Amino acid sequence: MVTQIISTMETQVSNGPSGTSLPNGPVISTNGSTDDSKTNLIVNYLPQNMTQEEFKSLFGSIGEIESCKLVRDKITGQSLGYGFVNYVDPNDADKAINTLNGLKLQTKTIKVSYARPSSASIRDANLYVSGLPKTMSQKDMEQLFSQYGRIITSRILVDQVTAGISRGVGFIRFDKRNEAEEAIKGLNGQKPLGAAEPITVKFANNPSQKTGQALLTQLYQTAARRYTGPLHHQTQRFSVIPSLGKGPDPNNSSNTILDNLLNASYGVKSSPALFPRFSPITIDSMTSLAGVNLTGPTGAGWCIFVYNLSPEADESVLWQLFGPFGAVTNVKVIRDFTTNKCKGFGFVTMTNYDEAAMAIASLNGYRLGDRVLQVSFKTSKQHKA
DNA sequence: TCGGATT
Repeated sequence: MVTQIISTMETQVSNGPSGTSLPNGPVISTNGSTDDSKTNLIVNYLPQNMTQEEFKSLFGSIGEIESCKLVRDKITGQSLGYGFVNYVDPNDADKAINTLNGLKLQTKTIKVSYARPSSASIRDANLYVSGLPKTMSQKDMEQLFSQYGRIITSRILVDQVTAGISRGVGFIRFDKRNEAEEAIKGLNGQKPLGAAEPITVKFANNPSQKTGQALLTQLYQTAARRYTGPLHHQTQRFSVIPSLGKGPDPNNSSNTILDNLLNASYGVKSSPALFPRFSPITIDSMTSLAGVNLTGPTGAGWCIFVYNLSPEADESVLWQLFGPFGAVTNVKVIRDFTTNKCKGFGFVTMTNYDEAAMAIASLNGYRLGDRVLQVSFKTSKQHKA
């Protein structure tokens, strides 16, 4: 999303080509390998739904392409939002940077730059940093990390609801993996100057190794939209204001209100399994829709606190409760570390305020089994009396 | 009875 790119202020240090090349054609180095440092480009922030063919077509409009590749998830085939283009002529690579870098495509602003030579030493050099002071800027963070090596990219994630307040979480990509390792050794668990809390520094998850839940989130949202259109209008048709003694029949094992919600939204009975509802849709067909009408699971949104869950509660119950009201980007059941039982509460993040408000109005006081849920927007602080 | 955060 363009707003995200701007708000997180990513910068990339120059990593332009080095070495020599002839005006035309690939450069053959003494060891026989091809030096494509002046022809090979990396393209970032491609729209999720752009295909390999569209990618090739776009960059082929500049000049003859030696090879190009849209990088996709090994399992789902989903675009990872970046790719490589290797031109025959270095002049075309230069031209592509000048004419296509910064191009706006749908909600993205693409970035076109020279690719660093592929090598094992630059892999897994990306760090995930959390616990940063909210006041720390991207520049501050770079300053802190730059003592360990050359920073390729850095980013601090910001809250999109409160217009740009740091989430205290960020990424640092070093040029070399060993630099990243040194930064972990030197900074993990350390307090930055003047900070109250230590930061956590670890290797970032590979975006391709997205959690099953994050993947489900994307599929779920897409499928829900596909089947029902915008949920906004549908949810407003329901007036589910349960109260004590007014919930589903306790003698009936089925959960009538929930079933009604799910039936109306999806035309199926509630089920702990998520996928069966969407079985008519294949991963492939959903993949092509991903990124359309979606903001994507970014962590931003309206956070909802759910209290009085049973010790056996799991994530699926939260999906089922809140999913019918609109876009849910995240659910979390808080568990005791040792017993792994639910501590009685959880969180749900919803993208749209209206849908979150409707979910709260409908589910607060809702009877789930023999418990009455309390549902509200999450408070920012724990107020202890 | 209000976490942890993965571009």
